[in-house]
Amino acid sequence: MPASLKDVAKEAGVSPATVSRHLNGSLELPKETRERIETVVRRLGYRPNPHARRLSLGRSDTITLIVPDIANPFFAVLAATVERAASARGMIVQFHATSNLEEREIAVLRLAADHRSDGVVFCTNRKPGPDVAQALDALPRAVIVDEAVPGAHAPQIFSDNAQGGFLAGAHLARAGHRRVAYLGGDPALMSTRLRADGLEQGLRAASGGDAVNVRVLSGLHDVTSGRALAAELIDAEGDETAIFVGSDEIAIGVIETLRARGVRIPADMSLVSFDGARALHLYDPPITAVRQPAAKMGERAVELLLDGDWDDHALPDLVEHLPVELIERASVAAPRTKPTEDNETIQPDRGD
Amino acid sequence: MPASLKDVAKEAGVSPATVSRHLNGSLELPKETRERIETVVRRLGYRPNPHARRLSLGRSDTITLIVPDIANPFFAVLAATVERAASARGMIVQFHATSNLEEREIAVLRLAADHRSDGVVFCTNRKPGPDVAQALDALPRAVIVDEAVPGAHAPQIFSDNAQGGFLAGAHLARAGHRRVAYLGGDPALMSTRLRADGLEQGLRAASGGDAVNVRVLSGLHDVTSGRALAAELIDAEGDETAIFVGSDEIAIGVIETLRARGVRIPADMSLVSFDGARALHLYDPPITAVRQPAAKMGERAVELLLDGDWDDHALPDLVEHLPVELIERASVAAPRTKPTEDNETIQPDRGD
DNA sequence: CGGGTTTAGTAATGCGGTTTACTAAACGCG
DNA sequence: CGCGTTTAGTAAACCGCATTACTAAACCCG
Repeated sequence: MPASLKDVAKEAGVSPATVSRHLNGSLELPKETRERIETVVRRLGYRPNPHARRLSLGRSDTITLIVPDIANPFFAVLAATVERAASARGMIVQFHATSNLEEREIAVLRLAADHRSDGVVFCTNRKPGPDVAQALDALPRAVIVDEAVPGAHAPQIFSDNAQGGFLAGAHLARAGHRRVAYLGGDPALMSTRLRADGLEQGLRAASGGDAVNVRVLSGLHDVTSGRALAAELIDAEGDETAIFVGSDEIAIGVIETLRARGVRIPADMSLVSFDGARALHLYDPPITAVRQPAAKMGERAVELLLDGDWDDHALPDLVEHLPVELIERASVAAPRTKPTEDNETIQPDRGD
Repeated sequence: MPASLKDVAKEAGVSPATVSRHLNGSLELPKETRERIETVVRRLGYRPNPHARRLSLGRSDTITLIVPDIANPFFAVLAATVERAASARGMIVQFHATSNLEEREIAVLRLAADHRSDGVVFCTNRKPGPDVAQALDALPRAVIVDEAVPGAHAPQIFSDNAQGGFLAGAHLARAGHRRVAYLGGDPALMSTRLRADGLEQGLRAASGGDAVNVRVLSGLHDVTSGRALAAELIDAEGDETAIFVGSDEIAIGVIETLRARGVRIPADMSLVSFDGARALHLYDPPITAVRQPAAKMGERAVELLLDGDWDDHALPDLVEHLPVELIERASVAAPRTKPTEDNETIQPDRGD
């Protein structure tokens, strides 16, 4: 058994209260006593029991990170900075993956409450129902990151989705595209709406008055869904010349499917991704992307949680849109001039 | 304030002990009392305070995950399965990133001990000193994953590094390569030795008696180091025709540098990576890789931690090598046929 | 010298559970 | 009826720390 406060007290010939108060700096002690205590502490290798501390203090020196899936590089990067920022402030982070299950989102939010978590960073990919908002509101300190939770009263940190969409749209329009598909998450999601709208506005702004069109296809933010959406788009046989995807995960599925169907990027179809957490510059072709400031978002979240003025009544209304950046690479080119029926035949590429 | 056991007891007209014992199943109660308690529990929304529970029980229902960097996809994937496996068993996971700093490794191991963590999954990228081994040994339950910790007495789960090296070597040899560089981590690392040795054996085994050579260059397992190592290799002006890298992170740096220097993959230099956690199939060219079973490793670690027989004296000596898989893609081709100079056997220095 | 002020601590209580050992009452039965 | 056995709980002692309120002794000063 490790040494307890009582053990230290006994050895040092003082009361436990004295040791505790000294260690926590709430008691000024004469040098002699102080040194006696400290010697014993060292000799016994005393380390306070954090559970006792937490029980007594009613807080946990822990922050809770909730994400859909930590294997998703966007969240992995976010998690890395959350951990860094938290541990720099002496906080421990515990994390939960929800797999985008509402039930699980609620369960882990409750858990965070039970644990008197000193701060919760909540991310979801799904449109969360009112129960999630309620579970969030039950927490003393939570910040919502990446995707809005309607009805929740907590500060929110997003990347600038509208601007991201706009940048992508303008870039595509400048390359000559007028009809673009947006393959993203649930259409009820704030991010989906903002990006699709931004995309349309960007297209419009840079296409010199030409008619523009955005087709929105929705699924989940994962590779499987990316494959399905790309297939759906191709099968629809529309006249889109470019695809804007809502995440790197979807992009992967899209690239795979396009390749399998013999659709060349960017010759037959241009592509812009949203996230940029992966090494898209090494892809074939290098993928143009709107880069989300994942690291900044995590850092800012922890900053708000731990250094924010939570007595300030207005804090929960805070909404920040962190700037995104368009990284131009080779996956965007001018659209093919007028598709001819001949070229439309599908010729399978090498299998890979 | 949330309801406590005492509140429930009072409302239900029984003692706290009764409620506690009933809730934990250590007391059989007549239906009437039972229902009375349960009604109150529901009405008050009673949830046990985990800190009190932990203090009393001396355990935490928590497992601790320690990795160098969670943003590294290999560890992110591992973390994802650790979380899944842990939460499936009602455990919470808290994680720490060490940035490969020994000081921090030790600090977080101590923290895990303080927290009476029910199990620690420890990963490092560095050759850990004896203090790390000691801190690990102070834990009641820890498993070492991915990289050996000399001197530590805990079960260890690795991917089959030797086999991975062998597969890569044989594959390269079959493609015609005889001189290969291994760009990996610290040469003192178990993984480095096993992979480099395996590589050499694989080369030898599949090159029909030709002389083979492996040049080992060492750095860190990150992108920056990959760039530096590639530069070092090129500047050495050796006659290696292929590179085997110790991780996807290094691979990225290598690809970048090769590309910047005008060295084409695989025309001028073949490449095989080790990890396969990234979407290497989309790279230009698609990168052949030895895939580590990251997910399985995490799962197995938790399994051992939570379902292992820790009374078994032999458990800490367990070492498992999980099978790896060679994924052949397009980054390996026959070496350029160059003027065959026979001075290679004698001259240790540069060939040209 | 006596009373007020420091100095140097301490006793006791609470945080919210778990668990062991124990009891009071009811029940069974010879 | 008396005694052993269930039944249905309970009292009390932790777990290890934080903190509030308090005290005993020493010191200072007029």
